[in-house]
Amino acid sequence: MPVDGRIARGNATRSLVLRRAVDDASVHGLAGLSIGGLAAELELSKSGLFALFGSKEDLQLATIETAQGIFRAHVGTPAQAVAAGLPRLRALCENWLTYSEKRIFPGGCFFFNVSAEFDARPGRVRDAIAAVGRAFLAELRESAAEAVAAGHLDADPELLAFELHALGRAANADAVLHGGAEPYRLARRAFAARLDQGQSTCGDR
Amino acid sequence: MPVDGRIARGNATRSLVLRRAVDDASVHGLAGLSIGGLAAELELSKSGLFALFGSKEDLQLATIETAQGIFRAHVGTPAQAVAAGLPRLRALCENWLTYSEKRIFPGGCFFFNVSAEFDARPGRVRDAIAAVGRAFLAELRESAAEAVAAGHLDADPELLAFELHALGRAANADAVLHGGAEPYRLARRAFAARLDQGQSTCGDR
DNA sequence: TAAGTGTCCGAACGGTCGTGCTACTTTAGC
DNA sequence: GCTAAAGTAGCACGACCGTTCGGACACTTA
Repeated sequence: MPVDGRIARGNATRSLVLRRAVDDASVHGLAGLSIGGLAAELELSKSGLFALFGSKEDLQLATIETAQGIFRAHVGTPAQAVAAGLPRLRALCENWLTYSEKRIFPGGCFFFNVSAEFDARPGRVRDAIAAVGRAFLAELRESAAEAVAAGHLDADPELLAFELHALGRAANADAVLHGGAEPYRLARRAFAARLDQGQSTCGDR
Repeated sequence: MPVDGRIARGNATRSLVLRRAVDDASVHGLAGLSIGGLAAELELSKSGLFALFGSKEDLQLATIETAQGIFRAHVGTPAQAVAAGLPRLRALCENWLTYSEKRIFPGGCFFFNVSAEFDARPGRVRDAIAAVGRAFLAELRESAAEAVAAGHLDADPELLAFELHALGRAANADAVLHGGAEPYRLARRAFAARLDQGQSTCGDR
């Protein structure tokens, strides 16, 4: 059974659009995404691009899904190759900071931006964003729990995950808004204070 | 010198508009602010409202200023009445969490939302937002430094301020996006671990 | 070969956006 | 009271928005 060339072509265009959409949305927000603007940038017709997705909301949802794939490829997936427990938790944090630092999305972490944008606007878009956030937090929490269970760490996994999540997001936010590498340095020191063995070092410089 | 009734009237209208604008912007963003929409909500003419501010960007800047006044009134100003050092630092953190928890702005912390919105869009609006963020972080850092200088705390003030700033923002973000009071509880535990005397309690539950 | 389906297009829809222009009312200072 | 200025309103503009429609074309299937 041969592949339908039309569908293949459509999928190619769709992913072309989505690759541009995640970049645009990371800077101007998901609400700032414009079908007309996207079409102009990619030299497609507005109506053709519209037909590919059906509605602006569906385009936003597809953009979120694409961004999640990119996020996972840079953060979660490579961490799965590392030993469970503290090593994996360290890898998650470090991959996450690197992903932000390298500006995989031009506006910084995609999900940080769109979370703040849609956190108070009920709807399918917000639900999808919230689900991605919860999934990543759960990943941090499970890795933390494994590290505690293995005796690598003495802490409450839920609180530790919350703290790591908070510090990473703050590093991304401060670096994008104010520039410079200092936020990432501070976040790495804060991470180290929580993740480096002897918990006697927790508050020091 | 008598008060100019026209100017007084204008100022009254301006502040009426701005009070509504900060609420709208905390939910839909500063870019989502609409002169027409604002005029309709307040039953003013679009052109009249426009003339009060001169341009949309000026309206956005005025909105930021108004929001900063409200933020200060709830967080920084009452903390000034508390003894410098650790007590004031604790007050800053607690006031901040309460300000977010009480939804002084319906979309959660105004500056968290608009910071994420404009962090990658150069211009006067972004500069104004960044200045407010820097000022608040400086307030935290100075209070932390005073606490350290007074011997209340043993920590690096810069790192401590970064951590407190990160934890508070995370509590606001998680609570607005996912609902519930759990984020605030976690943040308070994390604050306590850093601010409650015996730094031996830093990592425990 | 004929029917059906998916991509992509141009053109147009109604609506909203920010922004000018003009005119009217209200008030301050002479 | 008269004049000048500030607040406010009505109206129209050009641009852009998401969306709809009808059709051209490529491709698969019967």
